[in-house]
Amino acid sequence: MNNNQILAKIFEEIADALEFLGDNPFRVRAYRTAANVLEGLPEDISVYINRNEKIYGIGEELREKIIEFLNTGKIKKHEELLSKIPRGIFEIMKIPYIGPKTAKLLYDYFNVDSIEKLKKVLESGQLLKIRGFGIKKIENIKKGLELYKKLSERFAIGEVYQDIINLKNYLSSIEGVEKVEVAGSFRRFKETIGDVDILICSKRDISEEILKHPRIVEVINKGETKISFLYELSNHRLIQVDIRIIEEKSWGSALMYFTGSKEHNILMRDLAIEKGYKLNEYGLFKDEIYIAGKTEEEVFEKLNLQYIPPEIREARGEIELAKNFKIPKLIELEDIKGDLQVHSKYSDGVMDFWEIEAEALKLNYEYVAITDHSKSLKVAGGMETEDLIRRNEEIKKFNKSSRVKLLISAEVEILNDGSLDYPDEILKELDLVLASIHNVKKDEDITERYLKAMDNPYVDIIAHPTGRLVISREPYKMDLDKIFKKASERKIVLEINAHYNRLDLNDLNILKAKQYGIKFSIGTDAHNRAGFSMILFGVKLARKGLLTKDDVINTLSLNELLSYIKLCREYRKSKF
DNA sequence: GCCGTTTTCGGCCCGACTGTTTTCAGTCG
Repeated sequence: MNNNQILAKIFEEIADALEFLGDNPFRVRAYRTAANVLEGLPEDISVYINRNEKIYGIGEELREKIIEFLNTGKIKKHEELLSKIPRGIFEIMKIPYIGPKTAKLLYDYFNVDSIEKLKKVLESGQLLKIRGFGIKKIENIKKGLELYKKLSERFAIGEVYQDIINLKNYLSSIEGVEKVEVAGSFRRFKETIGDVDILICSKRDISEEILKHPRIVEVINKGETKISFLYELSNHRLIQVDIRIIEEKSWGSALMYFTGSKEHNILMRDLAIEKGYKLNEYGLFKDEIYIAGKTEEEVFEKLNLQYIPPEIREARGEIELAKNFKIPKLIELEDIKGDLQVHSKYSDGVMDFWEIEAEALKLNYEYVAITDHSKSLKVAGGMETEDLIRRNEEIKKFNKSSRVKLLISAEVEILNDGSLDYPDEILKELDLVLASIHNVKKDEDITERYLKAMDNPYVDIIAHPTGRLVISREPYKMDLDKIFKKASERKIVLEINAHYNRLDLNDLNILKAKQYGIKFSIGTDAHNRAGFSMILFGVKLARKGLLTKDDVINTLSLNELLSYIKLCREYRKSKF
């Protein structure tokens, strides 16, 4: 975790603790806002502090606490609160139906500071004696505990994407349904999601038909406008789905509201108030009179804002941009003219060139880079030099009759000393060289390896630069600023790896790299035919990083792309 | 604890739902 993430976590914990202790709710909110702001900063917080730069949402006091953290590695107030409140309390408060007040009661009366103790107290019947607890509340907490156990993990968005689309399609097919949209973090394309929010506009009551879906394993709530249930994913894990029934005239405002983020919504409502309106999920109102709400577009328009694409609604300054009509035209799926990372049978993929061509044709691509692994990466079928040469000949032959140009490429391993896994004479014959690191020793800092590798004039793209995996692996240790700086100087492209397990660079790093003037490529890392579809994730991620068509090289036509690569290589050779 | 060109004090997003109440508190999103 970097400073921003650690501080965000500390501030969240302080907020939880203050809430538990019954502190001023607005102070609690201030800590949560600050945590959110920190998580969304493209640069390390120390950079802003050093520049003495004001950050909206972080005032005098929190700024001092941040400085305290940067100097000492901790925050006194945080330490004090932690010593006052048992660790288990923080977990207890994550259980549905248990908020700070309930947690406090449980702790004060029964010393509940762990899930185990909570279970005992729930079974004992003693809770009924306490003012504020009734039979139903106790039942709800039991239910919440079950839910918590089942659902405490988040999902990588790509892991659940198709299941959710399938559910959406099912809902759309129900007679009388006019509109269905998945909102929430799914629509914002957060890299992980906890639950699914679906909005439905329908002429008649369809709750019975919704609940007929065979993958619904348990109904949590069923009201007139809201249905919640547990839904079994194709990997057999369970995810909570909340469905809301929306009236047509509120469709847009509800979509905005349920898309969030929460922090974005708060800022939007603030802005509405500033302009003399009230904004809620039912619409935009002036003196209780409905002004707009049928579509998102009309709400934004009435607020005199540019339309804000869902992916960037994260309270990271997008509202300011929208006020000034400065949101760039973000890249779209249709802009993509080819995939720049695909593995064939020659290394660890399963596709032959015909299969790759077939998938590419479906997507209207002009080209696909065949980026098989290099010799050192034995676990992934890395190709010996002779095999690579043979494969290249095969590709050339194939291209003579192919309707999609296969780029002769490779994902070349950056070795421990920063040298590349093939000699330059081989690299220069490739249309496109991706360089990447797969083998990293524990706690190794790979900055120097990257910097050394980037001295090679044939390195066109650094693939999955940080090495992180969405759910399961932290980024490798490296100085991103040094790497971005060098990439920018040497016109080296950074990849946005679209595989849902990677999503690397992530949105924040994209924002940061863009400030260095870096160009990006989007590659799916497809190893089989289904893998091609992940290009959508790459595009959404690029949008979340505010990228336009011009920032991404695989929006270029084949000839443009080839001459771009050539120009960059010549630039590197002449200049350095 | 943050913020501000009506304000440096006094506000702070807003509504649904539920449960335990008898007019409201807590939780959630």
